Amino acid sequence: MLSQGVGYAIQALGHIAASGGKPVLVKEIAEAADIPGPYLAKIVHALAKRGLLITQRGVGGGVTLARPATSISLLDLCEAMDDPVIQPKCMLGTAVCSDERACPAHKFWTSHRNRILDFLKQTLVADVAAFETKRRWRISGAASGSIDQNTSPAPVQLPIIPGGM
Amino acid sequence: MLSQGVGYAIQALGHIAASGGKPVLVKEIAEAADIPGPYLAKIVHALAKRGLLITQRGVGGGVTLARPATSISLLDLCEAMDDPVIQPKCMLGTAVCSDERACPAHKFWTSHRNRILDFLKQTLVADVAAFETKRRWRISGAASGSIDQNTSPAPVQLPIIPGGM
DNA sequence: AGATCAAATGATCTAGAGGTCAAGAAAAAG
DNA sequence: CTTTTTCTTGACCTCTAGATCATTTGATCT
Repeated sequence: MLSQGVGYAIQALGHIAASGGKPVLVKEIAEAADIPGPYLAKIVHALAKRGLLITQRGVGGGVTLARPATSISLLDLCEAMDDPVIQPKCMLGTAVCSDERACPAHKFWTSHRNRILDFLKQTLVADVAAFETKRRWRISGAASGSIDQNTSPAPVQLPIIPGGM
Repeated sequence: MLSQGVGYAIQALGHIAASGGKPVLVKEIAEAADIPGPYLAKIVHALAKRGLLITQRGVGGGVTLARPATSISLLDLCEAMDDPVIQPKCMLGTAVCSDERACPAHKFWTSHRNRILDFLKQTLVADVAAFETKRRWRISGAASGSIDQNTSPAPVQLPIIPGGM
């Protein structure tokens, strides 16, 4: 699992990307995504410092993406927020665990870690935005405001590793 | 990643299983696996309450497995210690995420969770013990004490999903 | 019984994630 | 210049995992 903070960040950027370039208020994001407002403010600030978001104070201000939604991956967000998934650690927590001195889960775990990192690298904020837009349509019956997607071409289909549940 | 506590538990049970049925002192396990002793004592106690270990006080006492090492899976340990990996949660932390209303990572995540659970179910304490035994041999040059394996037949080979790193 | 060994138990500490609150500072509008 | 809007900043709170320590309880040996 990703940390809750990264989850919030992903939802927030998805929401911003789905709002078509106009600055979005932190408060608005928080309400839309059901995230505690003051906490989200800190996350937004952190992501702005890392160069992923642009914040603007005052009337007409808010938060916008610093780069196109198609160029920000979930992995970027994990890195920006120091999610533990970034650091390669032994699944069993053994002190010494490398290719040379592998624990019983080593091969399995490194393989799986790579799959997760691949997924995070391939999945973009634009994909989350597309999902978010789709969801809004489903809820409001194609009657909600401007949902034009200046940043996300059409990557609704996600890179999914088959294998089912 | 599994929680540190579960990692400790896995190493501890691996060590106990590799010690051939004789009661092992908590202190000895702690030193061998480099786990803080008092903390391990609590973990051992918890696992004893869950019926996975048998503890015995006094001279000649210590900890033994309550069941053969071939019948205890890593999943059993995760369940006994309430590891978060047990609870199905959305990778992105979205409030509503099910097969009907899936988040962008839903398919990927459910598939991967199942792989992890499969691995945990298939990997046994006996496998960890075999690894531990092998490691002891490598370190001490086939000169250490009794390493007979009353519980673990010979499953050194682990169920590994290919795909490499 | 008394000494000793080893687990059991309960109090306590620490660090970090998650979360709240209030005051501050920049930008825009009047 | 003042007000309003909105992000910024720092202090603080809560909860949990991880960890430590001292004391108690139970088992064994002499």
